Amino acid sequence: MTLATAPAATPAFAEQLRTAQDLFIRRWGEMGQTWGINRTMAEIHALLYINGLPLCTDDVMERLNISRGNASMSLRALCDWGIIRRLHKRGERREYFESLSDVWEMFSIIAAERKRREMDPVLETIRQCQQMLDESSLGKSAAKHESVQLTRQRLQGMEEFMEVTNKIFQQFIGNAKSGLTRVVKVLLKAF
Amino acid sequence: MTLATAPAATPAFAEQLRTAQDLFIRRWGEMGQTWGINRTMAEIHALLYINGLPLCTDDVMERLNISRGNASMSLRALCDWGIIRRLHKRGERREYFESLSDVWEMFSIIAAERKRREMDPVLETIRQCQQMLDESSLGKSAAKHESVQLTRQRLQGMEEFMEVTNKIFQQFIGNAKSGLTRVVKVLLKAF
DNA sequence: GGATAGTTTCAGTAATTACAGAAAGATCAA
DNA sequence: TTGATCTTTCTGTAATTACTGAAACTATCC
Repeated sequence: MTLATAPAATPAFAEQLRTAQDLFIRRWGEMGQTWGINRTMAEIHALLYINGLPLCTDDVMERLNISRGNASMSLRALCDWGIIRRLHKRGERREYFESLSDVWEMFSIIAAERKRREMDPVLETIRQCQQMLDESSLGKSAAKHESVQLTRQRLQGMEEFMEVTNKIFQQFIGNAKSGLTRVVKVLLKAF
Repeated sequence: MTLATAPAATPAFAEQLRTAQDLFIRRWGEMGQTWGINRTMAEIHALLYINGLPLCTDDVMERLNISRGNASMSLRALCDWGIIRRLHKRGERREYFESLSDVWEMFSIIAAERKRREMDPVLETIRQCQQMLDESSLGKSAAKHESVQLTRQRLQGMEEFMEVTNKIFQQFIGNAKSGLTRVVKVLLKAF
């Protein structure tokens, strides 16, 4: 039982380190999930981030108990997002992966992508709806109907909100190289 | 075919209104989904928001083609979140529902809840991890190991980020009654 | 009390999403 | 070229999540 498969004796601190890392990884995975990110993907990212040192596919597989296929696909997806990087070690055949180290940069990349994929289409739809309900589409009398007016109002409220949110995102995205963003600096000074 | 089940003749503008609303509802549902919110729940909310006028369970069922059970559960969940409200009409037996009308208030409620449910636990975990890796837990020499130092650095980076984010959320949450939040006003003035 | 109108709960099922493992595809060295 | 090593893709399956429909429950009226 404890013969061939026994791990090389590890110093106590290494075990403790691993335990702490695992704790973080699991929590990060849970959080990711509730924000619409596949748990495994979030966990891989957490592992690479928290570990600092680059890891190869087999490291990741072993550490998180996932299949090669899963690891490969998730790593690729993370690369596509741009929050981890491929890394070739001199004289080594296999690829290593490392996370971006700057959290602000990481999240600004994520913000940019989500804005593009999710917020922009909504704004576009809102505008399309507004057009369908303006006077030139419905005629003057129909456009005055209470129900139409109400919906128009609601569309406008949402549009305003999303426009402001977009601006904030853009600021965050534009200035997020290393350390606090301009947005954040402004906020921290103000309060 | 077109006899008994034919809908009462609706003016053209009502159809157009419905089409526009449906467009918005579908998009909102899609967005919700990618943010980890059940599509149906997001759609119900979108319907109540965009429609303005309160609707009863049967209205919702019919409009979104969902079962009574689903409607009931989702409506209750939305009430629990606090972004829609139950409403009793004088002399009517059944309940109606309406969405909050102020988008800023709505999102500040959502922000508060997600902070509580998802960000706070992560922050707590990070601190727990840091404790596990400090000198008094590991001993001086172990705590100096490169791997430990690296992980500690990463934990710290993440902690800082989440603390600032938390503060921003808190501002947003605290001041979001009707119209632009203080956070947002500060930002808009600054850029 | 019973009848009616409306709401909630929940067990079973459908739909979706995540995953493993194996096969195919690369890349490189000799 | 062949073989070795490593990566990607993909199909079937497992796990999860979402949904329905019917039964149980509640409130209201007569």
